[in-house]
Amino acid sequence: MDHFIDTCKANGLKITPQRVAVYKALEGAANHPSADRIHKELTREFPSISLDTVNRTLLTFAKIGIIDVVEGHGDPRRFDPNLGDHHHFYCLKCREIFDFHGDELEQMAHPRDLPNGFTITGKRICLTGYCDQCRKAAPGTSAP
Amino acid sequence: MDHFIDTCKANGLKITPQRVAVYKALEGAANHPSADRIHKELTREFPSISLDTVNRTLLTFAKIGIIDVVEGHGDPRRFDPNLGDHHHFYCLKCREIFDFHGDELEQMAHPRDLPNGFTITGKRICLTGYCDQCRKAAPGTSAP
DNA sequence: TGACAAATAGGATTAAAACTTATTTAATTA
DNA sequence: TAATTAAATAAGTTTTAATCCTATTTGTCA
Repeated sequence: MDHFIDTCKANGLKITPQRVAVYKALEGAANHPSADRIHKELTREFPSISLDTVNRTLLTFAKIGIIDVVEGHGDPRRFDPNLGDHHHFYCLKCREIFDFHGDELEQMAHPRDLPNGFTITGKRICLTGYCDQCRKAAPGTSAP
Repeated sequence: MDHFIDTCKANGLKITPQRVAVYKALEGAANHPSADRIHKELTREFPSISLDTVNRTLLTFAKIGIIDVVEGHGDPRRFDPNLGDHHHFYCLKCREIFDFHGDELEQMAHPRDLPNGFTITGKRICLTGYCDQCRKAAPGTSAP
C-alpha cells in the first residue's frame, strides 16, 4: 500500500479515493477480474464511481507498472495485481484463470528464431484446458 | 486442404465457398489476423460475404480443431492456422504476434500447484515486449 | 487558504461480437 | 437429374466492451 502511494506520486498521479479503492479491490480480488467486475464490486461502497474511471484507472496502473494486463482469449480485458513470476492456466469453459508456478522459463535464452532487436519485458507459460469442475460437467470435446 | 475438407465432413459441416475462402485466407495470412481483417481481405473476391459469416466460420473451425484462437491482450480476437507446437511473442506497441520455437515446455510435467483434475489441451510460451521496429521508434518506457 | 492542473461522472460514441430471420444452397436420395 | 431437406448465409438488429468528450469536482502545492 505504501509502495502503491509512492509509485503513484513518483509518476505524478494524484491519490484519489477512487484510485485507492480500485487498487484495493484488485488486490483483494479472487481471480484476474475485468474492469466491469471491479466496477460492480465497487459500486456497493462507492455508488457513483463510473466504469470509465475504473477502466482508465486500471490502464493507468498498468502503464506505471504496478499491475498487469493479462493475456486473454477474446473476452473482456482482465487484470492481475500479482507482478511476481507466475504462469496461467485458462479454462476454456468457465474462462477462469488459475495461477501456477514453475521454473521452466528461468534459464530461457533469447529465442533463436526471434531477431535480437526484440526486447522481452515479460514471459509466461499459458496453458489452456478445462478446470476440474468444468471437465466433470463437459462432454469430451477436444479443443484448442 | 484435403484434411480441411475431410475434417469438415467428419463434423457434418457443409463445404461452402465461404468456408473454403475463409480457410484459404487464414492459411495465407501473414500474422494471426482478426476476423475483421480476413473479412476485409475476402470482400475483394467475394463482395457480399458478411463479417458475421467470417467470424462464425472461424469460431466453427476452432471448435472442430483445425485452427486456433490466439491469446490476445484486449484487442479483437485473433486466429492462427498453425496447429504445430510453437510459441508467441506479442509486441505491446504494434500488437503484432510473432512466432518462435523452443523446447522449454517439452518435458513439462503437470504443474505442482494445479489440481490433477485439470485437463491441459494446449501449452505455449507467451512473451511480451517490443519488436525491433517499435523498440527503435519508442521512447524507453518500461511496460507490463 | 487559494490557484491550478489533473481527475471524475455522465452521457455519447465507436467498435466488436452475437443474435434473428428470411432466403439461399449443399448434400442426399429418389 | 430433379426434388427434398437441413444447414448456412446475408443483412440488419442488438448487446456489450471500450473509449471519447466536456462540465464539474478535487487533490496538491505554494
